[in-house]
Amino acid sequence: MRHPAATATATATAAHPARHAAPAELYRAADYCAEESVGYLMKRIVVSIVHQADKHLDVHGLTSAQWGPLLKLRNSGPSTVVELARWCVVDAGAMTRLLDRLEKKGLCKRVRSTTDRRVVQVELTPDGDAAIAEVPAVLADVLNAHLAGFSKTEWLALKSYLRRMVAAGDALREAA
Amino acid sequence: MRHPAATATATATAAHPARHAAPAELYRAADYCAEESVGYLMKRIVVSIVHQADKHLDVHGLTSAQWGPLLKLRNSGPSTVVELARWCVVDAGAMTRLLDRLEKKGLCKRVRSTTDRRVVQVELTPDGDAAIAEVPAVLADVLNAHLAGFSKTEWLALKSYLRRMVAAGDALREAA
DNA sequence: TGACAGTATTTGCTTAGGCAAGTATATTCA
DNA sequence: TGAATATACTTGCCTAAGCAAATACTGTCA
Repeated sequence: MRHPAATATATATAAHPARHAAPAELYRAADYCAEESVGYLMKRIVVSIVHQADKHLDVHGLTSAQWGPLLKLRNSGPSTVVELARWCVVDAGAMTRLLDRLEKKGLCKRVRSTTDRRVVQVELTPDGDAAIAEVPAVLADVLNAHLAGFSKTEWLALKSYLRRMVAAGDALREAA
Repeated sequence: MRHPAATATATATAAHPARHAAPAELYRAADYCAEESVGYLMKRIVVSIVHQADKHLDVHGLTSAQWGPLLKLRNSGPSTVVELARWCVVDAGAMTRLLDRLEKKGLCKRVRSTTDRRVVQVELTPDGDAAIAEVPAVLADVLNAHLAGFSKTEWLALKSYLRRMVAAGDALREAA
């Protein structure tokens, strides 16, 4: 992992021509300072967004972890456990237990697939649909509040940077 | 929380003239889509960074949560529990238990302050100092990998956007 | 068919986080 | 002084995440 520029570049030109760019050389161990780290800054922002969203949603009895899968179910229809886990960026085991809690609350239900008896289709109940209804509005407001002063151009630039970083992260995982 | 632009602007000009900008109007409830959310994108990136860093650090027996306070102690010297908690963006109770685990491993130690007997100064042990030594290099490499293809200008622009969002989040908490 | 590899889900064990209540100490101010 | 208030830290109770092992089922291929 130390100074992998040369090997990464070699790998890029050989195996995956256009997919992998060489790592940047923007951070160095010697003068590393967390406050300059984009990771540290993003963590602060994510925590702040989640905290604000939670504050406005706990009246509905939903925790920050719980509106994730419900939102996915609302937007994309029934999903499997693995799909939900991947989308929420959590472990499948964690998703199983999260769904246990949601099911106990009556917000979703599991239906064993008949075509492939390994998979479980998770779907929203009417109560779940009601619980998730307010969430997009709250999330939009919280995001807008965190983007106070951003022009549309700046917002688009930011999203483009973030998407490049997501892609770089995915590439790292695939390479492993 | 819905459409607070008018009140926020009024507050800004009255109480805190330059501190608070009006919320942006970039997201709307009706067409809300998580994949377009800067929060969702950032969460993916943070998870990816932490996951990669963990992978390279578990040989030292450190978990993602544990190198946070150690890094702070290394860079800024002895801190109190509250300072560490704030810096790591976690609850003080969580930090207490995290320090329990680190102390049990012999990586840090607590010293009751003599001038104010409520506070505990946490300091790094020699073992803790050794354990944290490799971390900045790993973090620098992981960040650089996620910023593959970024120019220095783009990196500076990204950091500037992120700092504005951190400030907006702080302003929200203060306003409450 | 029948062994075998692959996938979906669950469960056990551990670390970890939030919130609220509790304890000890410090500060303020009547 | 001494009561009220504030602060630092800890603890209890719950939700939650990661990892590895176990279970159940599917598809492949000899």
